[in-house]
Amino acid sequence: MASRAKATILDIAREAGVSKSTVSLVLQGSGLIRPETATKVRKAIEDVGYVYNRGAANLRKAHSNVIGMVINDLTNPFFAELAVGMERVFQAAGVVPFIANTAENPVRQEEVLKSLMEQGVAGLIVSPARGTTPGAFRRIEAAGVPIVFTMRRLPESRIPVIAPDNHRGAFIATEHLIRKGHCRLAFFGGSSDLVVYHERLGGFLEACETLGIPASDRLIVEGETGRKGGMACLETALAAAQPPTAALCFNDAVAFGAMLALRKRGLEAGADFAVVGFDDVAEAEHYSPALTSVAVDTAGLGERAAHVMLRMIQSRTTRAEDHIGAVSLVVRESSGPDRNSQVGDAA
Amino acid sequence: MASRAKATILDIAREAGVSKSTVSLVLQGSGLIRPETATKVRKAIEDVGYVYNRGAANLRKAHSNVIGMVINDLTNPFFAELAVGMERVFQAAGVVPFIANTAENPVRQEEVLKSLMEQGVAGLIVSPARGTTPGAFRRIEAAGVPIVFTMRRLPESRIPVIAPDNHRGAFIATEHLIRKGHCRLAFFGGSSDLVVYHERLGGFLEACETLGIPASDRLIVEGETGRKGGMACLETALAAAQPPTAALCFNDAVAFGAMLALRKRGLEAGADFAVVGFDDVAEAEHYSPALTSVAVDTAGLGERAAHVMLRMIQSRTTRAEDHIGAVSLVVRESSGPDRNSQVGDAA
DNA sequence: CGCTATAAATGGAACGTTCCAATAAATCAA
DNA sequence: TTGATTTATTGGAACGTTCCATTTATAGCG
Repeated sequence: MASRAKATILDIAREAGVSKSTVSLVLQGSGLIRPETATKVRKAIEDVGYVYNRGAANLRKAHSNVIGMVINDLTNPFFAELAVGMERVFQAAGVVPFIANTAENPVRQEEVLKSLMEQGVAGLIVSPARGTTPGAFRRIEAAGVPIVFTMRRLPESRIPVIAPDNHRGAFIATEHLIRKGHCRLAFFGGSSDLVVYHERLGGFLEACETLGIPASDRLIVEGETGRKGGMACLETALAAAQPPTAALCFNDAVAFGAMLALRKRGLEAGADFAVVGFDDVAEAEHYSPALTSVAVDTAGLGERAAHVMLRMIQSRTTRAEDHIGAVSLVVRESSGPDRNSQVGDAA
Repeated sequence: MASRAKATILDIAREAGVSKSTVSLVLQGSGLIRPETATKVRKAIEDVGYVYNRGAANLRKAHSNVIGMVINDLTNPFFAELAVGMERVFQAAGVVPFIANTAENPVRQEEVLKSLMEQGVAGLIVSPARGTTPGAFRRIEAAGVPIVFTMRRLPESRIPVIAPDNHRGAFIATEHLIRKGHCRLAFFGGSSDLVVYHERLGGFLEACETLGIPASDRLIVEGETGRKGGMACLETALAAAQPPTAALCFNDAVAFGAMLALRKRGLEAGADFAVVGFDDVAEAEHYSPALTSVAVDTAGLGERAAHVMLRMIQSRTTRAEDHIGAVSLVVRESSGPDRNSQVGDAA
């Protein structure tokens, strides 16, 4: 059944009674070939079960048609959505995105990048793993392969970044909580080795500053960025002498964790303690109580990143502008007013 | 900054004052070269910022080191977990898995497979998109590239499958519901174009048969396999003349949807209507109420699939045995006893 | 009819590796 | 010393494409 050796362009040429050059031309859809000849060749291709060898072609051609997407945590639905957005535009451009997962591991990331480079990718879209060293992309940059960062940026790097407006998102979310009457606020989860953390925390702090929440009434609890981290943060917060009545969480996963911990204590998010998330993953809407969260248009960011990448490839540059995506607050049930303040309002 | 043309093995040879063959040997870690020479070469490699061209190498070598993972829905956390399991074992074997998403679209799947083949993958692990035609993999099989299906199988195909024991999973879940006193049961979601559907539904029906639930007390509601589908199924079911009191759902997403619809009607899963899911995704445990579900050891199945793939590549065969993974029922809050029957029991 | 202009098809030299066969250098036995 | 053996290194021919420069066939025109 399986033909002995893989069929090549020469086998097709023989089969169709033409030269290899003609076959090559047909393969590329050149208009220089007489339609009948093209048909004949295409038939031969079908007959011998030929599969195009892109590796060989790339040896001559300048650029390949694959771009690599390097993602730090595929199990986070957030990144899956991002990937889906990118795929949409790449597909339309005839580019094939290969996704690789680094599982938040810089060593693994190094391997993955190396592999992708060896494969001759035309570009790289990456959400860098936590703990990536500043020099990790130097070689790739030197090789002239365009890179775009998504969602995360590296401390000192001139690689373009496509990310949501983290600062503003945190600001409006915090503002919302304060307007609801909360005056002892917490920021849950994340840690300072992530640039995103500083952006979001910065927005939180600026809102506090602007709207008159003194430093003594702010509680910052670092922690893991998953559910577990959120649970731990809540425990820590409630153990404080003057516990906060509301928290902005680093992301939705942390928020879910905090809500879970609340329920374990017999408390209800929204009624007893306000929780706001960040990212607005699909799940947020369906949670109970539904989670108030900062929406970042994930798929849109993915599309944007893909577009930027395509433009860089086309203009053979390694430079591009950052793109900061608009954010909006989606208010749901988890961010109720502060109980005491509510009473105060009513009085 | 970026070197003009890409450095090749010849540039290194010149730089190090040796021949290209020597460089090639060093690159492959051959023991035939004098350590000092190797060091010299490695330094040159570093100096010129060389990146290995695997495409060129594959032109001569028999096999590449990349295998493709073709997944039908990356946004389903279930598949992300599966991917993670596979990656673990591939990484250890020095094989690089590239993931591609088909978004449940057979046309997209076709393109993705073509691309992967052109890239010269050593093997393919695929969870076929719904509606895949039986002949979709014929060409790939003919080319002698090993394929393994995961989670889903195609109607008439001899390609090995790695999947959970769907029939048994559905059986024990149904048995559980019947033991809880339910005697009007429903099966929610999925449709008959999926082989998995028949397997799960089959288990459900066999349990009903065995444990004395007559056909008149079974309700089968086909539907989409996401939350939306689950909501619709529940509505349909409750509109029946003799509505069921419990449902086994095609998967957890459907179950979540059903629970959501229950809540919208002011009913509570577990207390008012029993819901059991399938797959036991991470979320099931954290839902409220926590979802009873059939656990399938997702990551384990991924690892198994990867192992089978590696063995096929090594022994250059395209044949392998199916592997049916053990399942177990994880009982949580969503599957309470039937109210009436509970009263009966107490009396 | 011969000549040019156009269209269609072709041969051959790359592209960056691997690997075999061959060479060169060093070591050893007698 | 000479030849045999081992150890390191090397040239060159593939591998399957693309694409430039040619060649060959077809048509157009006076």
